[in-house]
Amino acid sequence: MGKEPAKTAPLAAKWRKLAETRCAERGERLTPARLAVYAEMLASDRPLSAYELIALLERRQGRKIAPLSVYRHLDFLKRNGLVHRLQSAQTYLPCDHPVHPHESQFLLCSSCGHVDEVESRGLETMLSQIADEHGFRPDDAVVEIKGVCGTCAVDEPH
Amino acid sequence: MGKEPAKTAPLAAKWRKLAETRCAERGERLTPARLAVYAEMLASDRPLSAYELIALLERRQGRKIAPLSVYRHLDFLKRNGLVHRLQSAQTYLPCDHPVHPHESQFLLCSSCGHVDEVESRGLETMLSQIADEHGFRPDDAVVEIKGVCGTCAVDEPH
DNA sequence: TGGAAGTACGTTATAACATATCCACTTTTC
DNA sequence: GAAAAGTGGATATGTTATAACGTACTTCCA
Repeated sequence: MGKEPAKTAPLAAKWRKLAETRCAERGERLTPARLAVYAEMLASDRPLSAYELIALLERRQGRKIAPLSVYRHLDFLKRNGLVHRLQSAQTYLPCDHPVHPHESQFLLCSSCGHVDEVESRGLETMLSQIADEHGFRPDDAVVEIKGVCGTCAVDEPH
Repeated sequence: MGKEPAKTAPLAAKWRKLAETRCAERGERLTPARLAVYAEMLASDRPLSAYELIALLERRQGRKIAPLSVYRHLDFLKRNGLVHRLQSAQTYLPCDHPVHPHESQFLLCSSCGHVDEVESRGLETMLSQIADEHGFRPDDAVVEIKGVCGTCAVDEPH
């Protein structure tokens, strides 16, 4: 009847495939521990702090997990373009644009906590331009817009 | 012969005046402790973490300062538009555009640590536009561009 | 096939960043 | 001058992230 308790959050084939493909392409090893962190993040509807993630993983796996392990896994997943870190909230979320590695911008709803990942080529161009005007060579840009999402704005109008 | 040791970092009249005016306008009290934090930040050529700031203030004043005090002062200064927090570095720096309160964007040099504060009306428009396209009502946007500044780029070309 | 090099990851400890709670003192306001 | 609001010190704690060290497991190649 009952199945063995799962050690990993349910993970849609789409995301598993993405992770496997991405890592294979880059010659990186997608271990069970790394996949478990990725699956746990995908199972959440909002960004998680590293320590929330630890608590969830500990609950699911029934054992203690050291912060450093989770940070290492997060670092791995970031390196391979599978997750992002929200700098202003110090939380982590899976990348929502699976096709290619990219710079992202985020819309963070302060009401429901949901985060929308968007990609604006126009914005990236403008950022380059601003950097250029200041003789600055950009590597990486953080763009995080805080506010209220459409759904929440209906309930609590301005 | 020597003067009494100063309890506050040297503070150019320009900045003192700005702080006084801004606080007076807003009915806020610019106390010596708050001014000392502001002066210490202005005396640095790069952003400081809260704890670096504590160490500098302790050294200058010859007494222990609790983290909470400094965080309160930073909060006060932020509230009144005199300092900014860099979200990606968790550091603080004085506002460099004294004329009016505003949204800012930052260019962070990973080589020398210097940060350039810029203000692009065009960028702000584009951010609003992106938010609008997603039915999102923005309150506040974080824009932090990491890279190498013009001065450092000369020494370590791409 | 066995040994070197690299990677993964567990364990313990600690560093770095930020806030809570409580209380004493000062300034403002009435 | 008493009440209320503001300021900030002291102590403790919470949260986020990394250091340092050791072990095991791959990979690869001689």
